Amino acid sequence: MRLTTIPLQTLRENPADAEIPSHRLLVRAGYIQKLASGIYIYSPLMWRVLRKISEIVREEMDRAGAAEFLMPIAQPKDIWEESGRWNRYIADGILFHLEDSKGAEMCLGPTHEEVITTFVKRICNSYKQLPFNLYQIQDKFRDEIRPRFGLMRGREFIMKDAYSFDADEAGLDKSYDAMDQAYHRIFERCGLEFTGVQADPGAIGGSASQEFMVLADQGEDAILISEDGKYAANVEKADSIVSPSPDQGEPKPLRKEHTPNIRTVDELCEFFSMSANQMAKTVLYTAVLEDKEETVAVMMRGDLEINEVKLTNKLDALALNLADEETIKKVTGAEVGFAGPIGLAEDIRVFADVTLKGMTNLLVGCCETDYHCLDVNIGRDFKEPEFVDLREARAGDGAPHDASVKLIGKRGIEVGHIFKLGTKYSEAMDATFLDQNGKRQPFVMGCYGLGISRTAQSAVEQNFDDDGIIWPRPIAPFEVVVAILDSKKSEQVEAAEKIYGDLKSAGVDVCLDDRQMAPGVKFKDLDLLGFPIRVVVGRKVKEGMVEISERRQPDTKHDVAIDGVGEKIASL
RNA sequence: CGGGGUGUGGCGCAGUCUGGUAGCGCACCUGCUUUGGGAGCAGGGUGUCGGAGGUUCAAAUCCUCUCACCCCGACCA
Repeated sequence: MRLTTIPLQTLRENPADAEIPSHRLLVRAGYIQKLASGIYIYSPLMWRVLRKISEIVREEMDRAGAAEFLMPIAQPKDIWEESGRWNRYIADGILFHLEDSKGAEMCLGPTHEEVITTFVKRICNSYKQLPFNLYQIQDKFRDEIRPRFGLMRGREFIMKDAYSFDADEAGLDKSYDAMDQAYHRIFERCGLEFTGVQADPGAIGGSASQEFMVLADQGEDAILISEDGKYAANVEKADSIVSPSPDQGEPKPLRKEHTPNIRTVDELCEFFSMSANQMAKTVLYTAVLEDKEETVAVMMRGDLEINEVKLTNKLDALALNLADEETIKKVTGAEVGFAGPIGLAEDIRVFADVTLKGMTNLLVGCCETDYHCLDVNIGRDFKEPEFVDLREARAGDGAPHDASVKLIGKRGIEVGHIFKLGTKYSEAMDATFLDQNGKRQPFVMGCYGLGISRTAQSAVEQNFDDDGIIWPRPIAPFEVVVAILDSKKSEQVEAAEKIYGDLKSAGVDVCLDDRQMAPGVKFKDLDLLGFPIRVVVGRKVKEGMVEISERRQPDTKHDVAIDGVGEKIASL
């Protein structure tokens, strides 16, 4: 491709609305342009990047035995009611939905479990047809509550989604492992630094899931990795080992103390000269359930935090919010800051984190303004709550497999997520096959998502410098650019054309920068665009020489004879 | 949805408080010069000042409503 054949406009200044480097650079270099919040136009060069990533994905999916196909973007409401997800997606506010001219409700597909299950149940009736794995690469639509950072969190984005169908759990395990391996190969081939982490399945559902994270300081996800590398998990999902609180001995008699205007754990620590791990704070949440709203109380050791994802899962809630002031006053009969398990309204379910189990002589709130209770004992002073793991793991905690190994906090960008769905959708949608014994069985499903457009931007987030983008070679729009420095000099044009032609016929992924601009401008522009290898055809062409350099090492330049360009590039 | 902020040529911004000819830089077009790290000179085009209503002799500027976008939280590939 000749760069003069495409409209190309780079910006000298940073766009005002871009916060992170990858977003700024992609906009500045003209790769993407915003059409609406979270909705972007991909320029010809960007589309080449996306196609290259897609091609790597296709090769690895095909290698893993999956088959490509295509499902519709527009989906009818009824299949979403069958799976039971319409209400949840509406409640989460992420579904783009619309009515057709007859008043029938539809949505733009945020994901395709419903469609694939519908497809498969009509055409697959026998175990003999199993297993298989189908995938597509297509635009997805999610009306994100807050689109952000360019392609990182778009409302329309390109995704590869795959769905495996097996006869049993053992088959699913195999399908899942194959995808796990394929994903590792894909991100390796894209030239990304990434890690697989345990994850919470969230709204998609299912038993197990793993996320693939591109490590980046600006990543939206917090992840925890053990020092020995044996454990890695999203904070939402992570388990850890924390040191137990000091033993407070045999239960002592309950005391109530006046604590005027002392509300927070920190204030209580100071007031009583106690450490936070001898207290239990009580936090009230309002959960939106399928059929109602419910206020629940959660007790957590004072020095630890509640993991709201774990709580949401425990309650099977559609949404979860901290209770508002009015609700708190109603169920505790006290001002905010004095909630506790004692004196709480009868109908409130109380959950306690497992770290509280067996602790004695606790400090808790007692639902009375300006008072707290000491030497409180679970089961004696209030009804034994349900013990659940609701704690958020932190950097510095012990790893689940070995308390002496610490967890380290990092940030990442979720570029892939694979799930063991099991029979959640096949049962809900009555998708079954006949097994060897002629018995109906629900399909055992897996689903495997990979953000193509997000992966592209993640690559930039990991590969840039002060001058611009440094594309990893496998996904660069072109691996090599041949730049004519002064397009008015015929000897430069002729030499560049020859080199370009030769490289192209040798199968090199090359473009010709035949744009007419001052040399300094051209250098800056090419740095910004980020082609991995640059061949400059300049004044040395009179001696039969051109200059080759790698974008990653701007100071290392090689003078090469015109005939030796192909060879030199192959050696880089 | 809650909190904070911004809308003025393609991009980045000033002007708004205190109403009175719509400006600057970059980009773009023409010509000449220049040509190895964001060139120089000369000339040129570009705006319903986000939208609607109102106040006023007069509105980018004041008032009301509205829309869009960005940032902080819940959501996700």
